[in-house]
Amino acid sequence: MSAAHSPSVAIREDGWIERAEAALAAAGHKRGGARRAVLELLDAQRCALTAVEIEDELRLAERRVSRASVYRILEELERLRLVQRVETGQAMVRYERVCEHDEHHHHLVCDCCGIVMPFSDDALEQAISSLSRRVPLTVSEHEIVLRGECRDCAA
Amino acid sequence: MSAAHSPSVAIREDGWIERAEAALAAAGHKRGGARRAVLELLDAQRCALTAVEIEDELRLAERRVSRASVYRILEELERLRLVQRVETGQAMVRYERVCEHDEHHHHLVCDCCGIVMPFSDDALEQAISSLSRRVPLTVSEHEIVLRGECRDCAA
DNA sequence: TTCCGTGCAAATCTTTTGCACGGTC
DNA sequence: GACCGTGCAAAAGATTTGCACGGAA
Repeated sequence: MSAAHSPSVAIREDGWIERAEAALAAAGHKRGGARRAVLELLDAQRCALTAVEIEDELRLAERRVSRASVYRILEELERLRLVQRVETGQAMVRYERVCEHDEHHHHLVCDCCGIVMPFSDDALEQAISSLSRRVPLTVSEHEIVLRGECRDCAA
Repeated sequence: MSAAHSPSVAIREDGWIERAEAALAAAGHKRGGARRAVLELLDAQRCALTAVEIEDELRLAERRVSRASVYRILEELERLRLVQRVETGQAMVRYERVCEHDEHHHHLVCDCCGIVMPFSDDALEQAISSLSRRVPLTVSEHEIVLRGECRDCAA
């Protein structure tokens, strides 16, 4: 699965887009320009975006995609577990790509300015994983949000 | 603050309603029947409810409260930290009362039937608390949701 | 040629707001 | 009597759906 690509790819060897395209094809989807644009945008993010932010970013990049398509695309990507929803407690849901080997992360949200930052912590993951074995639920995902005031807002 | 009440109260000596009424009065609020009904309902729950569920429960209990009031009341209670929002990743936000001495809890959500169950875990809280000291945010709250398939749905 | 992906517009659903009345203080 | 809490109706905002067209297979 992790075959070498063209020699100059560098930076992220993750191949999330390739994995996504393959999964979509396997699920019987044809290609489409709007979805490709959304995939590329999500792939370039370091943290979660809302549907509206995705629409705006794409418009700025001169590759307009209708809001309805953004939602439909995100819905399908979520179903295939290629993106995950992030509930930050702000009106809108956020979405971000799911990485396989990258450490997965959670979110810090500033109640004041709304900024969302990723973080990860091994001890926390271990606690969650141990816990997951003891609850009356077959756990498939978990989500953690820490809320507070960021440094800029505190200043 | 924890004066003895009438001798037959028993069961939960928590006094959340009393604390809430006091906090509301201190914040300059007058009393109101709708709010009292919402307080009593929330006090009787063991887990989080949505605004619509609250409205429905109260209608069933023959104490109708308009949806707008439910939202306004919840908003104020949240501001006073008497209730907290719970984002379960289902369309609607849930609310539950905040207890002072009771251990605080988090939530298990079944993706299949939507049931929401509370749980708590010391190791998890310790991991969160240690982590909270290391992130670039003055953490005031945290929320954890485990998602998966409950036993009934798996059966 | 068949069917899916996409855009547009309308519908739906949750939550918020404006306004008037009645109760609390 | 002054002002706040509440209900009702309308508004606002996010997300979903219906339909028709154009592009992918």
